[in-house]
Amino acid sequence: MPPKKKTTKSVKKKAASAKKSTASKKASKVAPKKKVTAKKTAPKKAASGSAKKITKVNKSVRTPQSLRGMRDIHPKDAAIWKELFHNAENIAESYGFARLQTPILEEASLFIKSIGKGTDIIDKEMYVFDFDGNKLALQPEMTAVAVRSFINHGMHVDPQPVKMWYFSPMYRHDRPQAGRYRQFYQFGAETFGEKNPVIDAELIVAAYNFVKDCGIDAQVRVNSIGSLEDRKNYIVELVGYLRSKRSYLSEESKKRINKNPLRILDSKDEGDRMVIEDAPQIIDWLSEDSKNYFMKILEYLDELEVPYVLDPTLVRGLDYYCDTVFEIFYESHDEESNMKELALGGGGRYDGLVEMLGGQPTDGCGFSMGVDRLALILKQRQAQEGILTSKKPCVYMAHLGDQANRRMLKIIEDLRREGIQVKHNLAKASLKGQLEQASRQGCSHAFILGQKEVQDGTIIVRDMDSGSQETIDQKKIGREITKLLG
RNA sequence: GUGGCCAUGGUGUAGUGGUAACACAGGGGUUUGUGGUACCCUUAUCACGGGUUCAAUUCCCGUUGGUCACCCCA
Repeated sequence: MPPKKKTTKSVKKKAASAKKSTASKKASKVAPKKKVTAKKTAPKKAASGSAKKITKVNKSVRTPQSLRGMRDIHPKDAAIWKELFHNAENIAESYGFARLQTPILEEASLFIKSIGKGTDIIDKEMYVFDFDGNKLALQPEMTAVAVRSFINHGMHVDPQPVKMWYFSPMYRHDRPQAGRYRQFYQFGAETFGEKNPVIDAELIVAAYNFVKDCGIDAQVRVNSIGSLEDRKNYIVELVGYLRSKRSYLSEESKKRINKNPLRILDSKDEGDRMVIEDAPQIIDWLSEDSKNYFMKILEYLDELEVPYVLDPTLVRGLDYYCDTVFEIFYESHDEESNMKELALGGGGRYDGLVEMLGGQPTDGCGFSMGVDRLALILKQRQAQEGILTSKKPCVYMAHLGDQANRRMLKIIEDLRREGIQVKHNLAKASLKGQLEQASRQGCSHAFILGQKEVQDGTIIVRDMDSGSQETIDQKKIGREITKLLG
């Protein structure tokens, strides 16, 4: 039964497509007749092939799709990404960081050791696979990689502090959402070998200024989670408190009491929030040293007039943080926006990490920013404001005829060497088409080179707005364009 | 990973149980040296696979992808 149906179906489909291509959109009176004939003959035609068959064969190739959560950054968005990278580079370099570039593939153990089992990143988000007997991972974050690089190259003997920045793709197998991808880009910076509140403050300020440079209003939230010991004491207290309020907690949080009690602090569940409000705050459990350290950072932030909010519930998901932790949040003025509380990035101090990965005991602190989310915000804004992208002034080089075509190629090449950019399309033969492109691309002037001009050594300069034209010497082209472009 | 919503040309949208309409963008043209207007032509196996049906783009299931909330994070 099913096979029979299949064949009828496919044959009819072929008939349909044949009919469509034959009848197309011609005179409506004739069409019905054609339809009838096509229906009868089409199956044979389709079977025997011809031009239609070729189309079908080509279409039968299934174009591979990009993977879930992976996407292309379209050339149309290139300007945004260029600006983001540019801002990142400027900020980082101006604060004295040098760029670190590393492979995206690492030994999986690097991340398992540093980020820690039990975290979501390691347990369910990291891309891990066996290759050639090695357990490899696509980097889910960069701090561990920076530390690895620091140790590998013996940077502890370099003048301290060692400051580096990066702009790289990261990989996490999470469920995609707007602004959340499985391959996403992070801009970040790390400072090694110095434990001083200025360092922490500098990183917070750099992260904040980066976002601000991108034209986005951000809020800084800071907290201190103290030393490992402070935290242990605090967790004991916290767990005790949470157990006493267990019945008010969400199911999720009940599970987390033993597994990862700190995470309950930033739960979104309303019941949880009520409980958290009266929970002991980690600040009260900090050692004197940690408390003083934190206070100094705040003083620096005050000094630099960076607006910040103390957030006692701010703890970060990774195991290696100590003392300072901070996050940068997006503040949308748009009430309709669904991204009012979007985390743009975060960071903190990780003093034990270098040692944990087998290096000399070295203090460290860093941040990372999610560039994709900034790009998303900028893109949405661009869409709202319409195309405000003020087109750069430009001129168009048009040619007519073979000789002019060749001569123009040379002229354009010479201009390029002088650093002058012009629009052109030498592949287009008709002058009409070229001028059309010129006006569409918003060129103020078109330079037209025809047979006659090639002979005379001249060229026509056409004002695209007024339509007025003048003829100038070819030798003056460069100067003329520079003048026109301002 | 859990749940909801969604899937029509490059983009944004119509629409129908008998295979598709519109706008924009792109390409070509309206007789060969002049654009922004007009006109014409062109661009879709209606995501993929299966089922129900005489017939599916339209109904059902699955897959894939998107999106939202949760989880978590950037």
